[in-house]
Amino acid sequence: MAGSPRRTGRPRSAAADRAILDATRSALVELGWGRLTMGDVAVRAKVAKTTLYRRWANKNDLVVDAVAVLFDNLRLPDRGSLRADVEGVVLSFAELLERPETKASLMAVVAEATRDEALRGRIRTAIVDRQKHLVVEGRRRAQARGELPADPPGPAGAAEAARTVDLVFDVIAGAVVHRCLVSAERVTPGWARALTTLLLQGLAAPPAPAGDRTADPADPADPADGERDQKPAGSV
Amino acid sequence: MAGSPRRTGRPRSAAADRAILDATRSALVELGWGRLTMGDVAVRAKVAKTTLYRRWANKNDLVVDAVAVLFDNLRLPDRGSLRADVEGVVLSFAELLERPETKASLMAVVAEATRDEALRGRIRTAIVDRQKHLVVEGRRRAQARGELPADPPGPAGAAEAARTVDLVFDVIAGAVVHRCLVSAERVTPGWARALTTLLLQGLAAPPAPAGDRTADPADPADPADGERDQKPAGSV
Amino acid sequence: MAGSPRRTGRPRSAAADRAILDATRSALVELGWGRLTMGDVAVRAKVAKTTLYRRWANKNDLVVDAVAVLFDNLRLPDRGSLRADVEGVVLSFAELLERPETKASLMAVVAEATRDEALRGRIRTAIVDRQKHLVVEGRRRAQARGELPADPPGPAGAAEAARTVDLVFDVIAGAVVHRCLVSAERVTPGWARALTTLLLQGLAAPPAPAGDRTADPADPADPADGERDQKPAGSV
Amino acid sequence: MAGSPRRTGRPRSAAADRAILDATRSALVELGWGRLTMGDVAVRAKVAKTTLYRRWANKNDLVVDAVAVLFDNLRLPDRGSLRADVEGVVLSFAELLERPETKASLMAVVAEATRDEALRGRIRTAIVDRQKHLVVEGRRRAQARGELPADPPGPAGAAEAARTVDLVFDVIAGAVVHRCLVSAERVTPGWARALTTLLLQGLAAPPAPAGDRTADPADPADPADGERDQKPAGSV
DNA sequence: ACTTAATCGAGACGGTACGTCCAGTCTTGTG
DNA sequence: CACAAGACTGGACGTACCGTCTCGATTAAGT
Repeated sequence: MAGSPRRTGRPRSAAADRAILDATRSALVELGWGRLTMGDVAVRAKVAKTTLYRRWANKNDLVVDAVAVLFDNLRLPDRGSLRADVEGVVLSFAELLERPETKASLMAVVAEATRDEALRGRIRTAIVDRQKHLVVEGRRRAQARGELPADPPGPAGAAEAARTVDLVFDVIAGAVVHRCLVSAERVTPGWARALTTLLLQGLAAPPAPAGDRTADPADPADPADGERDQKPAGSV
Repeated sequence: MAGSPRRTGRPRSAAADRAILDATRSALVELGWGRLTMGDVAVRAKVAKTTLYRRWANKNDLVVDAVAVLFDNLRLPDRGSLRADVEGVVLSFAELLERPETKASLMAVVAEATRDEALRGRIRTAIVDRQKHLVVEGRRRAQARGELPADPPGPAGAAEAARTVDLVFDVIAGAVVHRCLVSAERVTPGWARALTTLLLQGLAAPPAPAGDRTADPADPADPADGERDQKPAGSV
Repeated sequence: MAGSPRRTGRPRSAAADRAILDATRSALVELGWGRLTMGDVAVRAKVAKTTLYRRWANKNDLVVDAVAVLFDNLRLPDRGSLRADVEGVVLSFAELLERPETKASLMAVVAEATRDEALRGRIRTAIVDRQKHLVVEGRRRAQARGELPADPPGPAGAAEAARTVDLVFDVIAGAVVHRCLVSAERVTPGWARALTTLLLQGLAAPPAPAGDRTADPADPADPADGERDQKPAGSV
Repeated sequence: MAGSPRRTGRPRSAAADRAILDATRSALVELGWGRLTMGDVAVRAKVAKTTLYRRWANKNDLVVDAVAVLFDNLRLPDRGSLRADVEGVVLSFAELLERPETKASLMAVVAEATRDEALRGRIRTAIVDRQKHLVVEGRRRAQARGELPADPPGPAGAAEAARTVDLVFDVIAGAVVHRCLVSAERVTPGWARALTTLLLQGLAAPPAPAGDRTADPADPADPADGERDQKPAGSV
């Protein structure tokens, strides 16, 4: 099992780690990703630049680590209903994105990642998977409450469940990110409610008149339409 | 009126403008935003660096301009039905986002914009508004087809229409961007269809208010709720 | 004889010429050679940069011309005796060198000339020859007064006269320039008198070879000495 | 006391210093002051441009330092007589001035100094004082040999000695510099001998009616005056 | 009066160097 | 060994000037 990879010599200072990450975040808030410099972080952390590079291979890695912890705060307290859970997660995600350090760095990291496979991996594990887990958790909980039907059995069912999770994740996270960072508008409780409504209603199981490739729910001529909406089917 | 803004002196070369923007895009593809340098662009465009700086104040401005035209290609051909139009725009937007120059630059520009009000303005007019127009257009067309109800009359109706457009825009664009750039997965026709279904169904008029077991937490009994910025569903 | 090289078309503005040279000198005073820019001169002269380059090929040529006229003011009024003439020229040359535009430019032009044969030529005709003429003139005048013996006849005599003129010129001009610009000290009347004394006495025919108490190191016993390009004293 | 001015961190490379100064001198020879660029010097010295700017604030300071050491080679070996010493120093100074690096830079530095008090100081200590010391030394030696009278006692004597040194210095250095750089002609042994003769003879104590503060030979009341002029002596 | 041709102001253009800044590495001495 | 300090390479940044080049708009001088 390898054991500790290094045992002799002076151990690394844990205080330094914290100071560096704090300094990185505060620099991020004040300067943004582009203006943030390693030298400045070192000064803020009262640490030599060498110490930074001894722990992180480069600026990207440091900043990603510094940012990742922000996403640790994403929790999904049980608010009692699926709708409350979704609205809650939308609002708390928006709140996170509106913090200047997140705003300044998330897109920058993503941009950097378009050229850097390793960085893409870090983002996936540190951010994406962590968020996606919330969707999985929320769905599981709604199924337990009976708000959503259980997953169909078998590998096909699991695959579809995964697809649904991915879609929901991209819709929620995408809409929130887009509104905050691209459209540059606030996420109000009203907007969160509207998004949630759209989502829950959109996920309701279609009546699926057989033969329709994926059913066009907008077809006003379809008499089954009314029924399908009754069927509270939806799934997340 | 107005008159030509500049009349004396040697006029700027239009050919240089084109060469510079082309060079910028090709450099963007090969190098990405971070590695792109002004000097390199100048060499590619066979132009002096001075000439770049005479037209654009800095790298950001140049790249935004170079990228913005990519969004000109977003069109909304009438595909005959709302569903087809939505699916079409999702796919063509995804196709745009998967082109390396777009991928490399969109997020970087957005990131930069978090610190730069002027840049935010440029993005809004050059990219966001241009895309949002598609939503407006598609909605108008669907109303003409009778697929969607007409806007309620009066300023209140217009405001709600605007809110709906914003929401739909953030959901579509956000989901596509998030899947392409953050989740880093392909937008397949199947995914586009699923997203479209979710969207259309989500926007359909809410089902009969009674007997819905999928919990509408927007308690219809709550009078305050009905009043505020509610009413998201049932219109595009 | 060529005739006027150009007759048709709009003639050049003489006012522009004056304005440019004046502007150059004032820029020289304020900025010095190194900081002076063509663009700035053009602005000061309220003239387009093109107009400068239509008249002078480059910065050097312009500045040399602008500076050269300063040396026009060197005159040699007949002060009645050789000594008075020499002191007068020393003082008036010093006065010229202490004017800021001269100070700022003379050495710069000379420095530039070390790499530029054409510039060296311009300096020679515009400055050096003009000054040297003063020495020739003063000498001629002193000869007329009987203060100096006439030139020996024949080409050998003329050559020696030329050598003496050159030496005297380098001593006077060199000493004044060096004191003003390198030693950076003022040329006072006392200093001028001391220099003149040294010069006149130095050029006097060597005293009786015997009994000189301050050692004449030009050992008359040295045969080699008498032969070569000797004979420096006693004539100008 | 003071202690070492700098103790922590990696010490500056002495090798780099040498390489930079050598590179500067060789660039000076090939390109001259005006064409010399910091980037080129850095390349020649195989050093980053940053390293140049860490040691010298700008081009001027670097070149002055690089040039100053050239003047270290000015020595005054005892050649046995005042005349030999003077001739020797004239020739060796001329030799120095005719080296391309000196020629290219001395005047440029002086020119620059007209605008820059600090640079003037550097020139004084690095060049002027060093040369002036030679005059002092030569004079002292000649006094020891009995070729020149000892300094008059008291502060007045010292002041006069200083004035004489300054004058002699300006005459020698000025004449040599002027001939080399302004007149742009060679300093031949013959010219050196002629200059020396002029100087020694010029400095010989005037027939001097005693009691003259510095022997003003121009005193028209001085009966000796008439004679001196008769003596077909001096001339310009 | 009408042509003609060079001038003029304005400012864009290609180049080149400047002096600054940062990333990431290396080299000291101290704990 | 870790660490602080800071020098080091390499390379881009954005600015400033030079000397050239287009423009359109004036001017004389010659017809």
